[in-house]
Amino acid sequence: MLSQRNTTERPLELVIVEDDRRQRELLELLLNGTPGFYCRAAFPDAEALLAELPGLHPGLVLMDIDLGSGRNGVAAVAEIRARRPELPVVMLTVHEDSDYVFAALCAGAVGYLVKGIAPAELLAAVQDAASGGSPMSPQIARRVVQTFHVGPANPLTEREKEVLAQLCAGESYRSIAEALFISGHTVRSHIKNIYEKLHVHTRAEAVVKALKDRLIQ
Amino acid sequence: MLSQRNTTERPLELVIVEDDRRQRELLELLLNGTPGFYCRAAFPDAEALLAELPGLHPGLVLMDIDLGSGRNGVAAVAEIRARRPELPVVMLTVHEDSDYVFAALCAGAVGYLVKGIAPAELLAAVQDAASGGSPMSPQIARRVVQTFHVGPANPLTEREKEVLAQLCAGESYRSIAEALFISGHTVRSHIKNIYEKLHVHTRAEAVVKALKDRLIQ
DNA sequence: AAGTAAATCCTCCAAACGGGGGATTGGCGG
DNA sequence: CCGCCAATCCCCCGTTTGGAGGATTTACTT
Repeated sequence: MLSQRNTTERPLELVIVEDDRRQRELLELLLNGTPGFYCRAAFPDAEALLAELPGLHPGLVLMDIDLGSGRNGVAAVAEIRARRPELPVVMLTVHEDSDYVFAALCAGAVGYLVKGIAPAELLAAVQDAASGGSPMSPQIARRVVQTFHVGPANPLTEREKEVLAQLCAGESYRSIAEALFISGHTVRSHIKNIYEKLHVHTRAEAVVKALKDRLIQ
Repeated sequence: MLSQRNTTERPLELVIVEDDRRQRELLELLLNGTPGFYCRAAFPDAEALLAELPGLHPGLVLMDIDLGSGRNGVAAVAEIRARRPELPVVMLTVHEDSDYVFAALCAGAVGYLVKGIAPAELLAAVQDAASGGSPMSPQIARRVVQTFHVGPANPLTEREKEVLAQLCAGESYRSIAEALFISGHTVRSHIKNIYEKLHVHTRAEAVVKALKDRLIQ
């Protein structure tokens, strides 16, 4: 969605990794039977792909690794990314739990689709990913977006936010005092108030809270 | 994409915010002319919507605020979210720069579309958002996903990562020593090595780097 | 077998941190 | 007008941190 199918230019060359033989062949059939797509190779596991990768120059990898080798799928993405940073990898799995999703995205996957997706939508998503997009199944996209949502109430005053920002920069009381043109005593007062409002007792906790809850900037 | 159009159930009721009168009316026409959608109200600015919100119960807000009131658009999303946490807001603007995009997402927008989107795709995206998805234009989605990508090389050893995690938790040398069953001296050694590898000199900087570069977990 | 890296332990010491108090000013709302 | 809160300043004092050094053991690599 949100991008046109390309049928006139050179077809999109891709490789797939799918452990189930039947599904692998179905995927291959789907891709090779659709103008604009060309499945160069299909592997049952990531190791096989990594072994053949030097001789391949696909435009995209469709990675479908089911339970059992869960950790492997993420590691494989990282490995592919280390060798071909520009090669987009799209996950297509049954894992819908957050941990796996975010682990895959952190490892470098550009898209994440859950199985059960309709063939036409799969093709559109693949095209999207190859064109610089990041196709995600709706629930996945929502969860990703939600990681950006910030708690509405930020109890800190403007001045306190300024001080907190300096804390995050690792500045000392003295540097902060100089930067904000106030005395070190005042800095301490602000920091004490910040700690109280955030329910923390150390700089490190305050920094973590500031970053996680996006209290600054 | 990735979701079906719903024409049989009750139509999706939405309100739109769009400062340009012509575009506002075109949007209204498009929505009201499509089975499954119903545009309850259209406002020229966010303030007007907020004033009427108590009497409205839309299933989605389509927010299209162009340049000039940039900050206002983000603030409006935050305000809507504060009053109706469950009401999804989809941005539809010309702003493609990262700052604005992430500010909107942080404020609580569930989707982000750039103008120029085809009508059919807009409708699909709206339906997607209402069904729990997070429609994003391809370039936007990619940028969002890239914020998860982690630098491939993490120079820290396993033990150092454990210590760093404790640092992020705000633990003292002593607590860390007890938690990891080592002496405080050893903890200090690890921390010194961590600081050197990360090129930082304080706890706070190390914590920021750990979170930003996803060095832990 | 030698070399390297990681993990463990140690001392000395100055600087920074954080908890407990308290005080003054200015502004804003009831 | 009075109270509250943010912002500013100050004290005492124990704890924690981090820089600069050095040492040992284990384990992996060459």
